[in-house]
Amino acid sequence: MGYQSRVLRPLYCWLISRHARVAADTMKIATWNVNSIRVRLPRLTSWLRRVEPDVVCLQETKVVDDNFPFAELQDLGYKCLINGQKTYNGVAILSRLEMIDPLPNLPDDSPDVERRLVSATIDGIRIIDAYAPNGGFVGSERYSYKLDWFRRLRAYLDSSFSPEHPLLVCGDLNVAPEDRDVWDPAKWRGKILFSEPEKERFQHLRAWGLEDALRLRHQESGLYTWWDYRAGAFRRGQGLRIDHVLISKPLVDRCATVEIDRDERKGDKPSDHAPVVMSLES
DNA sequence: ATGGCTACTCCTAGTAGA
Repeated sequence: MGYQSRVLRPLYCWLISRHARVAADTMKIATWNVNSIRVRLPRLTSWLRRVEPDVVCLQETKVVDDNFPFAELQDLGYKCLINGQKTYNGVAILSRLEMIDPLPNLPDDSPDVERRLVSATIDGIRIIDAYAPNGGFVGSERYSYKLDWFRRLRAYLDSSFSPEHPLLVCGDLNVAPEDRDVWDPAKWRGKILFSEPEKERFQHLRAWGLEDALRLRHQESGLYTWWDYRAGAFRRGQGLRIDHVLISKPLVDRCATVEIDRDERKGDKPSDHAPVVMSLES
């Protein structure tokens, strides 16, 4: 009874979290496009030590499974579920908790597909780690592939899950959904990452029954997750919000905080993407 | 100044990312 009190509950949870690998009170789930896990490993490990997330969905690991840095991540207490590929793409879920029913790819992907998806159930939540195609330029073959990839992801949700169950789709979705997610909407309008058909596909995915977690907590413009390496884009505040955490209805009330860790875009050898971290209450 | 970088590869030039 005392543990439910406004004062005692946080204290209790703080004490528990200091002595257990798994926080008793909240679960931290993060997504981060690391743009090569081999180059980013020193930053990733120090970030894991600092933030202590329970689950991390990584994109663009760019490494075959045999060369994945299992040992370093296991030393920090993470099990690794990977769907790797040489040079391009590659996704991984790191988790302190058990991962049930692991699955690579979309059900209608061919065996030699680009490795853009991996999913597992963690603590009763179906977690889908996704790296959407970039799309090249509007009208290109890669653009068509991107639009169709979104259609297939929505079809997968339709055929395999119910929005009444706890489900989360997160990752680099390579779409900035609204004007407030883009540093210069006029300049970006109609361009890749911000074209109307891409935004429609993103909204169609959400219409299955997913909330944009960051927008549950923050309404302002200027919240970006990616900045071009060129032109001092980060320094100039020229970014886009293209990395997302989308959650089904049962998770909405549990969503306590959602933050972009933009400090990770600073300093030596950053990824061009910043992590997004969500805290879920139990 | 309308482009500026980074990471990859059967690696020093070409491709892709976003």
